[in-house]
Order: sequence, then structure tokens, then C-alpha cells
Amino acid sequence: MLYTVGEMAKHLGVAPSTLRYYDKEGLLPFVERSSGGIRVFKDSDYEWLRIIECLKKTGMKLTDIKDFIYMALNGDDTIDDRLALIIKQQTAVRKQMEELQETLNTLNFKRWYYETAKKAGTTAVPRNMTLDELPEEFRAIRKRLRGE
Amino acid sequence: MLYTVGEMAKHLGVAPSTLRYYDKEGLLPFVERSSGGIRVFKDSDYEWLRIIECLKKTGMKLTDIKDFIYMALNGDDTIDDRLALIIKQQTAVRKQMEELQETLNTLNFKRWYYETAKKAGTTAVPRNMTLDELPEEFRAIRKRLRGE
DNA sequence: ATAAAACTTAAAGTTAACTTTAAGTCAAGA
DNA sequence: TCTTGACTTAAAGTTAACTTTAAGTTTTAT
Repeated sequence: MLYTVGEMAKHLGVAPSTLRYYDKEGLLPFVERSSGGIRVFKDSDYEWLRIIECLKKTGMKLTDIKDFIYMALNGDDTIDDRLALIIKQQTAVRKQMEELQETLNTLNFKRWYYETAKKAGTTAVPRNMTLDELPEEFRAIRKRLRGE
Repeated sequence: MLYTVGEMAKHLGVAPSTLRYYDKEGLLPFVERSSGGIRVFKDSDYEWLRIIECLKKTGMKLTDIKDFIYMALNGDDTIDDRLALIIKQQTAVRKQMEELQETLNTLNFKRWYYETAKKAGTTAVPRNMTLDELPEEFRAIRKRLRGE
């Protein structure tokens, strides 16, 4: 199957201008053109774009993604480099997840805080609780928030 | 304890210009000034800043964080609104974590792919494997990447 | 008293990743 | 053939969240 830029964009859920921008930035060297100069996307290009999407979600910048693509185009000599890059991004994503978990823990505390405030009619109640009145799961979090 | 903008910035691990920028944008209405016009941060301001930091990590924009701060300054009438906002951000962060987990699953597949390519000396080996030759955990992932 | 360091503001500059615009070309259907 | 919609490029505009600069003021230390 062959696709125009608009069709491929729809498949991916992005704007056509995004794909043109990626192309301009050199991320799509594999995309061919019709005799009239119109981009012709193949099914295998969809796979490339899904990889670009994945790497983007790991926080990689477009220029670094471009480097990865050129490595891949360079064939089997770059397998080690590509593996190293994937492992690096794995580590980066795991760290991001840990940080999000920390953020979620803080939100859990804040939710308990406002639920307690709601029942009491005032934030003074959770705010002025002593540490041992808090659910234990929140004690360390409140300490950190308060810089203790 | 009282702090200058530079001291508070150091505590938080941000640039002093960032705190001045937040102040300019109206996120720090609680920060007071010395007679000479210099910002004087209190310990309680540190707590505000940690909340700003947390909300920022959930993906909230500064203007929305500002609204939250003004709600909080408006006292107990806004407890319900603040609780609703925290719950909304909780949901947003959970969704972000799910998406990161999806990304991590794809990276796990790619890692296996390049490890297999490395052993074989060529990406042709993992690329041309039939679905039942793949570890089952990766079958659905490869299908999705290939648009099948 | 004075020098250095850190503060002040306003305004301009930066960055990444797009998006929009303008002017024009290609392709598909009637 | 002609119209219409989608394509093309180059260039300018957008956005958020800062950062930097410049010119000047306050505070701290000697």
C-alpha cells in the first residue's frame, strides 16, 4: 500500500505539516517521491514513523532521532550503537517513571489533605495535624514538602 | 528562617531568574519584600514552591498553577475546587505513567531485537522471524509497530 | 566609607517543535 | 478539459518557559 502525506498523517494521528517538518529536518530520508514531486509513503515507512514516535516519547530530541535513523540506514555495522542507544533510552524512561511515581505520591498526599479539609470544613485541620496523626504513608511526604 | 531569591533558588535547585520569572507571572503573590524592595522568602514559601514544582511535574501550565495558588489564598471556600483539581492531575499522571509503560514495552522489544541482531550479526534475523519465533511478550508489540 | 556581591526591573533573546501562510503545482473525478 | 482538493516549498509566526542583558540599587563585609 502507498499513501500520501495526508493519509499517513491521519494513520498516525498527526498533522500533515508535522510529517513535512520531519522530512525537512532530515528524519524521513526513506520517503520516496512521485514523478511529480509528491511524497509517497510505504507500509515500511509507517514502521519508521512508529519508531520515531516511540523515541520521541522517551524524550529524545529530533536531531538525536535523526542520528538513530541514519545509523539504521547504515546497516549492520551500527547494531552495537543502536543497542546502546535503546538501552540508554530504557534507563531514561525508567527514571521518568520513578519521578512520576514520586509526583503521584505527593498528589496522593494532597488528595488526602483536601479530603480531610473538606470533611472538617477547613484546611486548618489537616495542616495542623501532628505527624503521628497523619496516615503513616504521608508522613515522609509532608516532611519533604515542608523541608524538614 | 528568611532567604533571598538566590538562596531559595539554590535550595530548590533552580536558577534565581526562574523564581523572578514565576513572581512576574503572578505565581508567588505570597512572597514579601524588604524595605529596599528585595524579595524575602519564608519557610512557608518553600512549601508553596514545592507544590508548584509538583504541579509542574504533572504537566500543568504555569497559568493554571497560578489559578490554583489564588484558590488556595482564597481560603476554605475553594477546598472542593482544589480537591477536584488534585484528582484531575492524579488521573493525568496515571495516564502519563501508562503511556510511559507502553513506551518501555516497545523499548524492551527493540532491545531484544538488537540483542538478537547482535548475536546473529545482522538485523535480518530478528526482522524476518515469524511471529511464533518471537518471545510471546513481543508479538503484539511488533504487530502494532508494523501496523498489522 | 567603600567595594563587591547580590539584588532590582524591563526588555530582548533562546529553544524546540511545530503551525500557518502564501504562492504555486499535481492528480483525480465529472 | 476543467475544477477541486491535496499536494509542494520557503518563510514567517507561535508557544511556553525560561535566560540573558543592561542599567541601576541594596546589602554585606572590611
